[in-house]
Amino acid sequence: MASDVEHPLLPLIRKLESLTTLSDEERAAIESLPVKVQALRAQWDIVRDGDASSHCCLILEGWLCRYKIISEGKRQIFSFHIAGDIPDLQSLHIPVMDHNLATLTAATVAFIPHAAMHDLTTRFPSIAAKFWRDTLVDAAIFREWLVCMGRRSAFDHLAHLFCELYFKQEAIGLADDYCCPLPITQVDLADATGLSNVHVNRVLMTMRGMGMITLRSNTLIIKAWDELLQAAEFDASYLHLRKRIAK
Amino acid sequence: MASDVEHPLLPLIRKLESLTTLSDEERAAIESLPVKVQALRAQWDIVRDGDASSHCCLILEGWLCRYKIISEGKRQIFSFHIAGDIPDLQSLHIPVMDHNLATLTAATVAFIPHAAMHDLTTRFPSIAAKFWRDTLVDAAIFREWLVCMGRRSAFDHLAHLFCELYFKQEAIGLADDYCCPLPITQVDLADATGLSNVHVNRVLMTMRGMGMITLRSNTLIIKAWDELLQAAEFDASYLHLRKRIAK
DNA sequence: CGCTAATTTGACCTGGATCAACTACGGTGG
DNA sequence: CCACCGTAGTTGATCCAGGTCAAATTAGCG
Repeated sequence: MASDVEHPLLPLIRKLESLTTLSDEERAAIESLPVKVQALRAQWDIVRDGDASSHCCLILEGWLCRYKIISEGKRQIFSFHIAGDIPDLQSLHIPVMDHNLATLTAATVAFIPHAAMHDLTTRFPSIAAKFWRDTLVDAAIFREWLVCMGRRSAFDHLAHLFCELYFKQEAIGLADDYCCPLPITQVDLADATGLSNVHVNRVLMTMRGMGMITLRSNTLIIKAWDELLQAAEFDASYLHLRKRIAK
Repeated sequence: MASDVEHPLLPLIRKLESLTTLSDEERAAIESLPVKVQALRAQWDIVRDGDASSHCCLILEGWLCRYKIISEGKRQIFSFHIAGDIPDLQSLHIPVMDHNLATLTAATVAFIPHAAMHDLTTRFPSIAAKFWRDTLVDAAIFREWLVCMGRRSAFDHLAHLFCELYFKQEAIGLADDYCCPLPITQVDLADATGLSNVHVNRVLMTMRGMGMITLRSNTLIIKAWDELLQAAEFDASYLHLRKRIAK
């Protein structure tokens, strides 16, 4: 596995370069951040609603999500995160968590002390701006999710989510050829889309029946890319990726 | 009207102080920002999806909202904004808009050139951090809206929205005694909650029937505060207001 | 091979959408 | 002061997307 030998901060660099450009000096500064690498099992809460966190969590491998639980077990997932993401970057300026961060799959993460991040962003305002921008893209994704929840059908919503997850992974080299990992359950999809797991299953069966997708053993294959994009009315600009992806 | 005589940047100072604290030096630096004050009529698009913006828009008076239009007139409102808010602060680092910003009521706004904002945040990293934090609170509100859309009933969702709008206004001194302005239509409420205007109306009628609220001539009166909070399962901590509000 | 979690299917139900009037109200002009 | 008009709010009737409950069936995994 490449991740065993590569520099733990490489996924972060790669992610930032998918959104923006980095100078050699900036890259070097980021690479010198102190990290504590840790392997985590699946379904593990990393930080919980109400916790005061003192580290940021950089994903090296695996999937994480942010979520909140409301009365009697109802769960809402806000976002899915993959290698290179720092899902709790906001804790740098809002240390008390107002939601949970957890692994969905087994994952490898690197913890970076807030102090080191503050020091880095103070010494390099340009890096601070890039991190800030990253949290703004995060918010842009929330807005798109709001559109999906408020004004799109279950079918279109799931189509949209699949497009988003494909693009996010493609941007860091994890997706290719209309095929990408999707290592999450239908219950996770339901909690992210605000649907019931039963209905998610029905929509997936319909998509399969239409020959639109294949979804087996944690792998999504998009067999009818144009139809999927069209159903979702997907416009990748909200992801604010640096490179325009021609598909 | 007080706003005719007071310094145009006072609402911003007041807003920031509801979230954080400002040193005298910081306050002075913010007050010296160049602004172009402008009066706008209601229902006016200030910046549109796709525009490249070169100014930030600070609200001095009135209500604004951010929204996106999807196929055939379906509209999703993401947020409501009041005096002191800079609803397009994100344009500082993501200049191409991925949504619209518009007035809901007649409003007075101050435009601040991006250049001046960049200059300010470079000279005062501490102010940059506070603005960054403000955009993070914005994202926290999006997350709460996602919970409302995904996992709450129409009744609870509207109850939650009323609590939020009351708290936001109270924090800057515009609400008091369970009574606050709500100068928006039921269609606006529908587009914010992902409901139909008809259903919003039915829920409001129910709330009135229960003696929970009064909503007349753009004024919301919360007659049963505890019940409203309870229905909404409202926990104000996601607003990250500096002062704990005891009610 | 056996256990558990995940997916799938069926039957039935309901919250909220849609469509179509109708009413109230804040201007505005005469 | 009133008649008129356009916007916003209200109500009824009907429909359907998606929820709920419960019971298989299948897939992974130790």
